[in-house]
Amino acid sequence: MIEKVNKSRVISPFKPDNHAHGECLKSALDAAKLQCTNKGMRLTPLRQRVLELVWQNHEPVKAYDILDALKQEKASSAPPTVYRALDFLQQQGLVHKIESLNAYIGCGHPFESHSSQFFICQRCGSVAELDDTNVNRLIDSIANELKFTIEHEHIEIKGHCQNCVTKKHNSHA
Amino acid sequence: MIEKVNKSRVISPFKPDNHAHGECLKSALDAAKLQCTNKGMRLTPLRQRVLELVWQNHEPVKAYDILDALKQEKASSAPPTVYRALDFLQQQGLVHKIESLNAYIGCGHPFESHSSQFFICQRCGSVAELDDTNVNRLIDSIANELKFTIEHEHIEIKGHCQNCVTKKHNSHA
DNA sequence: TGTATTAATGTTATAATGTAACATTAAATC
DNA sequence: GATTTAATGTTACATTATAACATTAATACA
Repeated sequence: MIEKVNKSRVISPFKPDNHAHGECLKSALDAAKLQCTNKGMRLTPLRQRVLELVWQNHEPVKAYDILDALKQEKASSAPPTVYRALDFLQQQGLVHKIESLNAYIGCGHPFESHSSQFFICQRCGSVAELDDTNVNRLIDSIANELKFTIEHEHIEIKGHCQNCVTKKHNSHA
Repeated sequence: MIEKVNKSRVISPFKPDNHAHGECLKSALDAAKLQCTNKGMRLTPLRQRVLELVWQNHEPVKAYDILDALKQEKASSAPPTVYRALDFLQQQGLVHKIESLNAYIGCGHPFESHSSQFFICQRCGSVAELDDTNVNRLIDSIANELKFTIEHEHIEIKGHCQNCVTKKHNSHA
Protein backbone atom coordinates (compact mmCIF):
# COMPACT_ATOMS: atom_id res chain seq x y z
CA MET A 1 0.00 0.00 0.00
CA ILE A 2 2.79 2.38 0.90
CA GLU A 3 5.25 2.99 -1.92
CA LYS A 4 8.78 4.11 -1.19
CA VAL A 5 10.10 6.60 -3.69
CA ASN A 6 13.60 7.87 -3.10
CA LYS A 7 13.14 7.61 0.67
CA SER A 8 9.84 9.48 0.45
CA ARG A 9 7.06 7.50 1.99
CA VAL A 10 4.11 8.54 -0.09
CA ILE A 11 1.10 8.50 2.19
CA SER A 12 -1.16 9.76 -0.57
CA PRO A 13 -0.02 10.74 -4.08
CA PHE A 14 -1.73 13.12 -6.49
CA LYS A 15 -4.48 11.10 -8.15
CA PRO A 16 -5.60 11.28 -11.77
CA ASP A 17 -9.00 12.91 -12.25
CA ASN A 18 -10.51 9.62 -13.34
CA HIS A 19 -9.22 7.29 -10.63
CA ALA A 20 -11.65 4.89 -9.00
CA HIS A 21 -12.30 6.96 -5.92
CA GLY A 22 -14.71 4.45 -4.46
CA GLU A 23 -11.67 2.32 -3.71
CA CYS A 24 -9.99 5.18 -1.84
CA LEU A 25 -13.09 5.72 0.25
CA LYS A 26 -13.58 2.05 0.94
CA SER A 27 -10.01 1.45 1.98
CA ALA A 28 -10.00 4.56 4.16
CA LEU A 29 -13.13 3.35 5.95
CA ASP A 30 -11.68 -0.12 6.37
CA ALA A 31 -8.52 1.36 7.82
CA ALA A 32 -10.55 3.57 10.13
CA LYS A 33 -12.63 0.69 11.43
CA LEU A 34 -9.57 -1.43 12.02
CA GLN A 35 -7.70 1.40 13.70
CA CYS A 36 -10.59 2.17 16.04
CA THR A 37 -11.10 -1.47 16.88
CA ASN A 38 -7.41 -1.85 17.66
CA LYS A 39 -7.40 1.20 19.87
CA GLY A 40 -10.70 0.42 21.54
CA MET A 41 -12.25 3.61 20.21
CA ARG A 42 -15.76 3.90 18.84
CA LEU A 43 -16.24 4.85 15.21
CA THR A 44 -19.87 5.83 15.74
CA PRO A 45 -22.22 6.35 12.79
CA LEU A 46 -21.80 10.11 13.11
CA ARG A 47 -18.02 9.92 13.17
CA GLN A 48 -18.01 7.53 10.25
CA ARG A 49 -20.32 9.80 8.30
CA VAL A 50 -18.05 12.78 8.90
CA LEU A 51 -15.08 10.70 7.82
CA GLU A 52 -16.91 9.73 4.64
CA LEU A 53 -17.64 13.38 3.94
CA VAL A 54 -13.98 14.26 4.45
CA TRP A 55 -13.14 11.52 1.96
CA GLN A 56 -15.45 12.84 -0.75
CA ASN A 57 -12.31 13.58 -2.72
CA HIS A 58 -8.61 14.27 -2.26
CA GLU A 59 -9.14 17.90 -1.45
CA PRO A 60 -9.28 19.46 1.99
CA VAL A 61 -12.87 19.86 3.14
CA LYS A 62 -14.18 22.75 5.21
CA ALA A 63 -15.92 22.08 8.51
CA TYR A 64 -18.95 24.11 7.53
CA ASP A 65 -19.26 22.25 4.23
CA ILE A 66 -19.42 19.04 6.21
CA LEU A 67 -21.98 20.69 8.45
CA ASP A 68 -24.10 21.68 5.46
CA ALA A 69 -24.05 18.09 4.25
CA LEU A 70 -25.00 16.78 7.70
CA LYS A 71 -27.86 19.26 7.90
CA GLN A 72 -29.31 17.75 4.75
CA GLU A 73 -29.46 14.46 6.61
CA LYS A 74 -30.37 15.78 10.04
CA ALA A 75 -31.55 19.35 10.24
CA SER A 76 -30.54 19.85 13.86
CA SER A 77 -26.83 19.31 13.18
CA ALA A 78 -24.72 22.13 14.59
CA PRO A 79 -21.06 23.19 14.59
CA PRO A 80 -20.14 21.07 17.62
CA THR A 81 -21.51 18.05 15.79
CA VAL A 82 -18.82 18.49 13.17
CA TYR A 83 -15.97 19.81 15.26
CA ARG A 84 -16.28 17.04 17.84
CA ALA A 85 -16.22 14.40 15.16
CA LEU A 86 -13.25 16.07 13.47
CA ASP A 87 -11.41 16.28 16.80
CA PHE A 88 -11.94 12.59 17.34
CA LEU A 89 -10.85 11.70 13.83
CA GLN A 90 -7.73 13.84 14.15
CA GLN A 91 -6.85 12.18 17.45
CA GLN A 92 -7.10 8.80 15.76
CA GLY A 93 -4.90 9.97 12.88
CA LEU A 94 -7.78 9.51 10.44
CA VAL A 95 -7.95 13.15 9.48
CA HIS A 96 -5.36 15.92 9.32
CA LYS A 97 -6.04 19.62 9.47
CA ILE A 98 -4.49 21.78 6.79
CA GLU A 99 -3.81 24.87 8.87
CA SER A 100 -3.24 27.28 6.03
CA LEU A 101 -6.65 26.43 4.57
CA ASN A 102 -8.69 25.83 7.72
CA ALA A 103 -9.72 22.58 6.14
CA TYR A 104 -9.51 18.87 6.80
CA ILE A 105 -8.26 15.96 4.75
CA GLY A 106 -8.49 12.24 5.25
CA CYS A 107 -5.48 10.09 5.99
CA GLY A 108 -5.47 6.49 4.83
CA HIS A 109 -2.53 5.47 7.01
CA PRO A 110 -3.53 6.10 10.61
CA PHE A 111 -1.83 3.07 12.09
CA GLU A 112 1.36 4.71 13.20
CA SER A 113 1.48 8.38 14.01
CA HIS A 114 3.71 10.06 11.49
CA SER A 115 4.96 13.40 10.32
CA SER A 116 3.39 14.74 7.17
CA GLN A 117 4.42 16.99 4.36
CA PHE A 118 1.44 18.22 2.39
CA PHE A 119 1.73 19.38 -1.20
CA ILE A 120 -1.35 21.42 -2.01
CA CYS A 121 -2.34 22.38 -5.53
CA GLN A 122 -3.80 25.85 -5.54
CA ARG A 123 -5.49 25.29 -8.88
CA CYS A 124 -7.35 21.99 -8.49
CA GLY A 125 -7.22 21.79 -4.71
CA SER A 126 -5.72 18.30 -4.66
CA VAL A 127 -3.33 17.34 -1.91
CA ALA A 128 -0.52 14.82 -1.80
CA GLU A 129 0.72 13.68 1.59
CA LEU A 130 4.25 12.44 2.14
CA ASP A 131 6.18 11.27 5.16
CA ASP A 132 9.69 11.78 3.94
CA THR A 133 12.47 10.26 5.99
CA ASN A 134 14.99 12.87 4.90
CA VAL A 135 12.71 15.75 5.81
CA ASN A 136 11.99 14.20 9.18
CA ARG A 137 15.66 13.63 9.90
CA LEU A 138 16.65 17.10 8.78
CA ILE A 139 13.99 18.83 10.86
CA ASP A 140 14.95 16.68 13.83
CA SER A 141 18.60 17.60 13.46
CA ILE A 142 17.83 21.31 13.27
CA ALA A 143 15.61 21.06 16.32
CA ASN A 144 18.40 19.24 18.06
CA GLU A 145 20.84 22.05 17.31
CA LEU A 146 18.36 24.55 18.66
CA LYS A 147 17.77 22.33 21.72
CA PHE A 148 14.16 22.39 20.68
CA THR A 149 11.81 19.53 21.57
CA ILE A 150 9.38 18.85 18.76
CA GLU A 151 5.77 18.07 19.59
CA HIS A 152 4.13 18.52 16.22
CA GLU A 153 4.99 19.63 12.69
CA HIS A 154 2.92 21.48 10.14
CA ILE A 155 4.52 21.36 6.71
CA GLU A 156 2.30 22.67 3.95
CA ILE A 157 3.74 23.35 0.52
CA LYS A 158 1.51 25.23 -1.87
CA GLY A 159 1.79 25.48 -5.62
CA HIS A 160 0.65 23.65 -8.72
CA CYS A 161 0.50 19.95 -9.43
CA GLN A 162 1.80 18.46 -12.66
CA ASN A 163 -1.67 17.91 -13.98
CA CYS A 164 -2.65 21.55 -13.57
CA VAL A 165 0.60 22.90 -14.96
CA THR A 166 0.06 20.77 -18.07
CA LYS A 167 -3.56 21.87 -18.42
CA LYS A 168 -2.62 25.51 -18.00
CA HIS A 169 -0.06 25.13 -20.77
CA ASN A 170 -2.52 23.45 -23.11
CA SER A 171 -5.22 26.03 -22.60
CA HIS A 172 -2.84 28.99 -22.86
CA ALA A 173 -4.48 30.21 -19.67
CA MET B 1 23.30 40.34 11.09
CA ILE B 2 22.53 36.95 9.63
CA GLU B 3 24.53 34.16 11.22
CA LYS B 4 25.18 30.95 9.40
CA VAL B 5 25.03 27.92 11.65
CA ASN B 6 25.60 24.60 9.98
CA LYS B 7 23.97 25.87 6.75
CA SER B 8 20.99 27.15 8.69
CA ARG B 9 20.45 30.79 8.05
CA VAL B 10 19.01 31.98 11.33
CA ILE B 11 16.59 34.75 10.52
CA SER B 12 15.62 35.12 14.16
CA PRO B 13 16.89 32.93 17.01
CA PHE B 14 15.22 32.28 20.34
CA LYS B 15 16.07 35.28 22.52
CA PRO B 16 16.87 35.29 26.22
CA ASP B 17 14.12 36.79 28.38
CA ASN B 18 16.30 39.73 29.27
CA HIS B 19 17.59 40.74 25.86
CA ALA B 20 17.50 44.41 24.87
CA HIS B 21 14.34 44.25 22.84
CA GLY B 22 14.43 47.93 22.00
CA GLU B 23 17.27 47.06 19.64
CA CYS B 24 15.17 44.41 17.91
CA LEU B 25 12.34 46.87 17.42
CA LYS B 26 14.61 49.64 16.23
CA SER B 27 16.43 47.50 13.73
CA ALA B 28 13.17 46.02 12.45
CA LEU B 29 11.77 49.50 11.88
CA ASP B 30 14.94 50.63 10.18
CA ALA B 31 14.84 47.60 7.91
CA ALA B 32 11.18 48.25 7.16
CA LYS B 33 11.77 51.85 6.24
CA LEU B 34 14.69 50.96 4.02
CA GLN B 35 12.80 48.13 2.37
CA CYS B 36 9.80 50.33 1.63
CA THR B 37 11.94 53.12 0.31
CA ASN B 38 13.78 50.71 -1.96
CA LYS B 39 10.56 49.26 -3.29
CA GLY B 40 8.77 52.58 -3.60
CA MET B 41 6.13 51.52 -1.10
CA ARG B 42 4.69 53.75 1.59
CA LEU B 43 5.23 52.81 5.22
CA THR B 44 2.43 55.06 6.43
CA PRO B 45 2.07 55.95 10.13
CA LEU B 46 -0.69 53.37 10.48
CA ARG B 47 1.34 50.62 8.85
CA GLN B 48 4.36 51.50 10.93
CA ARG B 49 2.28 51.48 14.10
CA VAL B 50 0.91 48.02 13.29
CA LEU B 51 4.44 46.84 12.58
CA GLU B 52 5.57 48.19 15.95
CA LEU B 53 2.73 46.36 17.66
CA VAL B 54 3.69 43.12 15.90
CA TRP B 55 7.22 43.68 17.17
CA GLN B 56 6.17 44.06 20.82
CA ASN B 57 8.02 40.82 21.42
CA HIS B 58 9.15 37.66 19.65
CA GLU B 59 5.79 35.99 19.91
CA PRO B 60 3.12 35.84 17.25
CA VAL B 61 0.52 38.56 17.79
CA LYS B 62 -3.19 38.19 17.08
CA ALA B 63 -4.91 40.61 14.73
CA TYR B 64 -7.56 41.48 17.28
CA ASP B 65 -4.95 42.18 19.94
CA ILE B 66 -3.42 44.68 17.55
CA LEU B 67 -6.89 46.06 16.97
CA ASP B 68 -7.47 46.47 20.71
CA ALA B 69 -4.22 48.41 20.99
CA LEU B 70 -5.13 50.62 18.03
CA LYS B 71 -8.54 51.30 19.55
CA GLN B 72 -6.81 52.72 22.62
CA GLU B 73 -5.17 55.22 20.31
CA LYS B 74 -8.05 55.79 17.91
CA ALA B 75 -11.43 54.54 18.97
CA SER B 76 -12.79 54.18 15.46
CA SER B 77 -10.25 51.55 14.43
CA ALA B 78 -11.90 48.49 12.94
CA PRO B 79 -10.86 45.06 11.67
CA PRO B 80 -10.04 46.24 8.15
CA THR B 81 -7.68 48.79 9.67
CA VAL B 82 -5.57 45.96 11.01
CA TYR B 83 -5.99 43.38 8.28
CA ARG B 84 -5.12 45.84 5.53
CA ALA B 85 -1.98 46.89 7.32
CA LEU B 86 -1.05 43.27 7.97
CA ASP B 87 -1.65 42.40 4.30
CA PHE B 88 0.66 45.19 3.23
CA LEU B 89 3.33 44.20 5.74
CA GLN B 90 3.15 40.58 4.63
CA GLN B 91 3.49 41.58 0.99
CA GLN B 92 6.63 43.53 1.87
CA GLY B 93 8.02 40.55 3.80
CA LEU B 94 7.93 42.54 7.03
CA VAL B 95 5.49 40.23 8.71
CA HIS B 96 4.75 36.52 8.38
CA LYS B 97 1.54 34.79 9.33
CA ILE B 98 1.79 31.74 11.54
CA GLU B 99 -1.06 29.75 10.06
CA SER B 100 -1.43 27.24 12.84
CA LEU B 101 -1.92 30.07 15.36
CA ASN B 102 -3.79 32.63 13.27
CA ALA B 103 -1.19 35.09 14.41
CA TYR B 104 1.47 37.34 12.95
CA ILE B 105 5.15 37.79 13.64
CA GLY B 106 7.65 40.35 12.51
CA CYS B 107 10.50 39.53 10.16
CA GLY B 108 13.70 41.52 10.44
CA HIS B 109 15.06 40.37 7.08
CA PRO B 110 12.60 41.44 4.42
CA PHE B 111 15.15 42.34 1.76
CA GLU B 112 15.08 39.13 -0.17
CA SER B 113 12.02 36.93 -0.15
CA HIS B 114 12.92 33.69 1.52
CA SER B 115 11.49 30.45 2.75
CA SER B 116 10.97 30.17 6.47
CA GLN B 117 10.93 27.42 9.03
CA PHE B 118 9.31 28.53 12.24
CA PHE B 119 10.04 26.86 15.56
CA ILE B 120 7.28 27.78 17.96
CA CYS B 121 7.49 27.21 21.69
CA GLN B 122 4.13 26.18 23.03
CA ARG B 123 5.08 27.13 26.57
CA CYS B 124 6.48 30.67 26.30
CA GLY B 125 5.15 31.46 22.84
CA SER B 126 8.54 32.48 21.46
CA VAL B 127 9.33 31.82 17.84
CA ALA B 128 12.61 31.26 16.05
CA GLU B 129 12.71 31.72 12.30
CA LEU B 130 15.21 29.92 10.10
CA ASP B 131 15.83 29.79 6.39
CA ASP B 132 17.73 26.56 6.16
CA THR B 133 19.44 25.80 2.88
CA ASN B 134 19.18 22.06 3.35
CA VAL B 135 15.49 22.20 4.07
CA ASN B 136 14.91 24.40 1.06
CA ARG B 137 16.92 22.12 -1.21
CA LEU B 138 15.24 19.00 0.09
CA ILE B 139 11.73 20.36 -0.30
CA ASP B 140 12.62 21.58 -3.78
CA SER B 141 13.94 18.17 -4.75
CA ILE B 142 10.82 16.41 -3.51
CA ALA B 143 8.63 18.89 -5.35
CA ASN B 144 10.71 18.25 -8.42
CA GLU B 145 10.12 14.51 -8.18
CA LEU B 146 6.40 15.14 -7.85
CA LYS B 147 6.57 17.60 -10.79
CA PHE B 148 5.10 20.08 -8.36
CA THR B 149 5.74 23.81 -8.77
CA ILE B 150 6.16 25.50 -5.42
CA GLU B 151 4.60 28.89 -4.84
CA HIS B 152 4.80 29.14 -1.08
CA GLU B 153 5.82 27.08 1.93
CA HIS B 154 4.40 26.99 5.41
CA ILE B 155 6.71 25.15 7.79
CA GLU B 156 5.72 25.46 11.43
CA ILE B 157 7.35 23.24 14.03
CA LYS B 158 5.78 23.28 17.47
CA GLY B 159 7.25 22.13 20.72
CA HIS B 160 9.35 23.50 23.55
CA CYS B 161 12.38 25.76 23.48
CA GLN B 162 15.49 25.01 25.50
CA ASN B 163 14.70 27.73 27.98
CA CYS B 164 11.28 26.31 28.78
CA VAL B 165 12.46 22.73 28.97
CA THR B 166 15.10 23.81 31.50
CA LYS B 167 12.59 25.80 33.54
CA LYS B 168 10.12 22.95 33.54
CA HIS B 169 12.83 20.65 34.86
CA ASN B 170 13.85 23.04 37.59
CA SER B 171 10.31 23.64 38.80
CA HIS B 172 9.31 19.97 38.63
CA ALA B 173 6.24 21.20 36.74
C1' DT C 1 -1.11 75.45 -9.13
C1' DG C 2 -5.11 73.24 -9.73
C1' DT C 3 -7.25 69.01 -11.38
C1' DA C 4 -7.48 64.15 -12.26
C1' DT C 5 -6.21 59.87 -10.67
C1' DT C 6 -4.79 56.52 -7.62
C1' DA C 7 -3.77 54.90 -3.03
C1' DA C 8 -4.94 54.64 1.63
C1' DT C 9 -8.07 54.79 5.25
C1' DG C 10 -12.80 55.07 7.36
C1' DT C 11 -17.10 52.83 8.24
C1' DT C 12 -20.78 49.54 8.46
C1' DA C 13 -22.14 45.21 7.96
C1' DT C 14 -21.56 40.46 7.66
C1' DA C 15 -19.16 36.03 6.58
C1' DA C 16 -16.36 32.21 8.11
C1' DT C 17 -14.32 29.52 11.69
C1' DG C 18 -14.46 27.62 16.16
C1' DT C 19 -15.72 26.92 21.36
C1' DA C 20 -18.25 27.02 26.02
C1' DA C 21 -21.63 25.25 28.74
C1' DC C 22 -25.21 22.63 29.95
C1' DA C 23 -29.00 19.06 28.69
C1' DT C 24 -30.06 14.66 26.92
C1' DT C 25 -29.34 10.11 25.20
C1' DA C 26 -26.77 5.95 24.47
C1' DA C 27 -23.29 2.68 25.81
C1' DA C 28 -20.44 0.30 28.96
C1' DT C 29 -19.64 -1.34 33.64
C1' DC C 30 -20.67 -3.68 37.63
C1' DG D 1 -31.24 -3.02 36.63
C1' DA D 2 -28.55 0.78 38.53
C1' DT D 3 -24.60 3.47 37.97
C1' DT D 4 -21.30 5.61 35.49
C1' DT D 5 -19.13 7.26 31.49
C1' DA D 6 -19.11 8.51 26.66
C1' DA D 7 -21.37 10.60 22.95
C1' DT D 8 -24.52 13.66 21.05
C1' DG D 9 -28.00 17.54 21.19
C1' DT D 10 -28.76 22.34 21.78
C1' DT D 11 -28.19 27.19 22.54
C1' DA D 12 -25.37 30.76 22.76
C1' DC D 13 -21.36 33.10 21.80
C1' DA D 14 -16.27 33.99 20.77
C1' DT D 15 -12.77 34.56 17.35
C1' DT D 16 -10.99 35.47 12.83
C1' DA D 17 -11.60 37.65 8.51
C1' DT D 18 -13.75 39.97 4.37
C1' DA D 19 -17.13 42.70 1.34
C1' DA D 20 -18.68 46.90 -0.12
C1' DC D 21 -18.94 51.48 -0.37
C1' DA D 22 -17.57 56.34 1.46
C1' DT D 23 -14.02 59.52 2.47
C1' DT D 24 -9.51 61.41 2.75
C1' DA D 25 -4.72 61.81 1.44
C1' DA D 26 -1.07 61.47 -1.85
C1' DT D 27 0.68 61.49 -6.45
C1' DA D 28 0.80 62.60 -11.26
C1' DC D 29 0.55 65.58 -14.79
C1' DA D 30 -1.89 69.31 -17.56
